[in-house]
Amino acid sequence: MSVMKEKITIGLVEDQLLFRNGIHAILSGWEDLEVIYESGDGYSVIESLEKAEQIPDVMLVDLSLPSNGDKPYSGEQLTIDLAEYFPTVKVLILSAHQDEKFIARLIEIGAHGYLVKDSDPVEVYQAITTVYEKGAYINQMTLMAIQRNIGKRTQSILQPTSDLTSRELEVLGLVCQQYTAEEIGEKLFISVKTVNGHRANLLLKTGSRNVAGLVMYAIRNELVKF
Amino acid sequence: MSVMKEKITIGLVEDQLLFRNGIHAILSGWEDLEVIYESGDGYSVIESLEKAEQIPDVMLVDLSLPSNGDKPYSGEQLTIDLAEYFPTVKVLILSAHQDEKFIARLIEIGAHGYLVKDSDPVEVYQAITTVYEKGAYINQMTLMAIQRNIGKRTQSILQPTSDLTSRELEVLGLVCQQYTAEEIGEKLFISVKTVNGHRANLLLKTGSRNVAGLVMYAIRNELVKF
DNA sequence: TCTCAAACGGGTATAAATAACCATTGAATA
DNA sequence: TATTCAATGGTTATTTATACCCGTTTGAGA
Repeated sequence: MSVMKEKITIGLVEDQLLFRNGIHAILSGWEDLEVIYESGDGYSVIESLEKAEQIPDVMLVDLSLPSNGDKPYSGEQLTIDLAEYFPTVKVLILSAHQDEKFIARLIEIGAHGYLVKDSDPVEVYQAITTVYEKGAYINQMTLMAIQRNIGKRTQSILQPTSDLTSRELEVLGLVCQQYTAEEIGEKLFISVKTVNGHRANLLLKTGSRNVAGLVMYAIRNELVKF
Repeated sequence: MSVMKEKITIGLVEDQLLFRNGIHAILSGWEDLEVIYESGDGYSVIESLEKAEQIPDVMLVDLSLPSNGDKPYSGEQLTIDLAEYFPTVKVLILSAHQDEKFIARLIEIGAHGYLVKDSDPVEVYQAITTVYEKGAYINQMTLMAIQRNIGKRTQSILQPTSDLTSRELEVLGLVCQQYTAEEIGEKLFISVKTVNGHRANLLLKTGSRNVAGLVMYAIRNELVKF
């Protein structure tokens, strides 16, 4: 620890390369910030941080990380894992959404701040320095979200997809593509009965009433492209 | 027109402020580029460009612009309008999606190039210079999308929502919330038959086969929150 | 070895959605 | 005024989806 002012070290976890580079470029405009870690997905973050020489002071984490193949690893999950493995790291969530449930949930599981993606760069800077110095950055929006959701059981935005088997995911994808159970059976070379079996499990596991719910679930959890 | 090398002027249309600033910062790294116009939505672009002293050479347009209130103005619509009012302006689409239908459609209606948001900044630079010099930037992905969709009737990603009446939108919203036709009838104080009538019209207008299609349509067009 | 869950197949119902048609009202508009 | 169209309500059938029940096989793990 030298006497001179140290830079706040930043980690970026954001799938869109262009956006990530953009933030990087923006943050580089401040001399007291330094991006020392970047990742395009959440899978390897914990592992690579454990090997890293230096752990970032603040992690900017995109809430909607992509599902890489079958096992999605969301910003939510990463927040949980960071809180467990690197409790000293401050986590700032970046999200396109401004949903109160999202916000309250993320704060609850260990995020130290929540920023929407159309924030002003200056606010991002303030959030970073504040979260570094004070341990938390709670702006007006976040505070209200927390207040209004105190006592409410916040539920995971991304329910653990591990609940869904690979076959179920496959069926879910085809359901979203407007295929009927019979067509899905043909495509997967299984009986309609089996397809309906999977579908029934999907309804149960996702807590849906019908296909509409399944599609919404799939999209919320980014299991299908749209 | 002076003899010295002129800068390529850029316009940015992107709703997420942070992303927009990020691109701006990235592009500022090249001396031969200059961002001279920015907008967070598509509504006022044509109007404000008509008043502007200088028209950008290249416009970077986010495909998924937000629907401001009731009348959405998509990147697709902006592309069409730019082609009409400013035919000399080169339009580069920025999109989070890599869907071939999207790409083919955008090129068809006048876009000069298509970039996904996790492109490398260098590619963005190349796209800008190429589209400026050659009039088009077609990369591997775009080319394949075009080739595979030649002859196919490309359909608008965001069909004009005006196609849907307010009542139909109401029904669509409730369908997405997993209500059955009967429940929707109760909620809206109309007969199940009428609800089914609306639903049939919705299927027809959106070109869907079933509810799954309706939900996907609603989400694609940002008619429902998710 | 035993157990459990996943994937598979089937039967029998009912509920719901979808596909055809048809007709009336009222509001907007050419 | 005549026309159009959204919104309403209807009939009749068929197709799908959903909800119960029943089972077997297989592989992973305790």
